[in-house]
Amino acid sequence: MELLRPDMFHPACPNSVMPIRIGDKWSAMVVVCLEQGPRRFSELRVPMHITTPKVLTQTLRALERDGMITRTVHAEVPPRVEYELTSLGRALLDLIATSCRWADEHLPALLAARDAYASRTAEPVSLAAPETTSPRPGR
Amino acid sequence: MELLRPDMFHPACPNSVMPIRIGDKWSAMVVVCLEQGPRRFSELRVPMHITTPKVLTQTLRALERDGMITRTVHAEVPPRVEYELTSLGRALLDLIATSCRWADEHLPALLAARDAYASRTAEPVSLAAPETTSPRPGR
DNA sequence: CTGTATCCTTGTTGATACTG
DNA sequence: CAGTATCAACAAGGATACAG
Repeated sequence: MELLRPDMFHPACPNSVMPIRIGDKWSAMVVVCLEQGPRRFSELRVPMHITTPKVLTQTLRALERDGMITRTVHAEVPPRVEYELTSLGRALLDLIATSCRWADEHLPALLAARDAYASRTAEPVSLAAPETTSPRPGR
Repeated sequence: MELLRPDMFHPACPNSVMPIRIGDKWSAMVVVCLEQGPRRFSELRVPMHITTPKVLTQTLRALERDGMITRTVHAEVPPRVEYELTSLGRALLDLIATSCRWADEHLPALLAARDAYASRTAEPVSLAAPETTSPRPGR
């Protein structure tokens, strides 16, 4: 989760711009996988198809640093480490759910737009009227 | 906006995971800057502190491809190109606003967690009890 | 004014191997 | 089991120069 610097915003722009970004590949999915309760390292790595432990470690460390999860080491052999959502992590869960609902609702339109765009850029149509949308020189 | 592949999700994991990601640095800000109406290329580049036109072009092309904005070329000299939100782009505006509200509410807690984490990892405290959170070997 | 074309630096992700 | 260390591949972001 990366913080965007306020100095990137000009006074002319609305200043209530999303100041953070869940910028990495796995964070949101890890949070969702912790929804039902604490999970061990392997219980996250294997089912999520994360091939290497390094990537999962990075993700978990970042989430722990930002107060989204706790990391608990149990003094046993073999070692057992459990990760669990904090209240802040559960709050993030709400935001993720909202994003999911948005995607459920609007993803079809987005995909349709991509198809249309691909069709438009594939063939350089010659009968476009001026003052209209996007007839650019083809690549 | 990057699509996450469904095959990354295991049946054991909840399947309603956020399938898209506003993964780039400028998209959300461009969308917000278009909230009040159409804007020209320079009206976006200059106030947003985007140093190079290439980056803005990439961002605008991606948003156009995904159906979030339209690009209109006016047949004038000097050339005038205006970008405007579509209904889908306005829908995204709602999601961004929700994310902003989340950040307003929870960013202090996140920053506090970062401070606490930095303090924890800076000094290798020696009086930690077992079965507790995160005493790792320091780096 | 509105871009495009290269080049370069950096950050992110992943592969492989090894450790307490 | 739960990681760490190192290296390699790739993509994103930006600097600079140039064009329609």
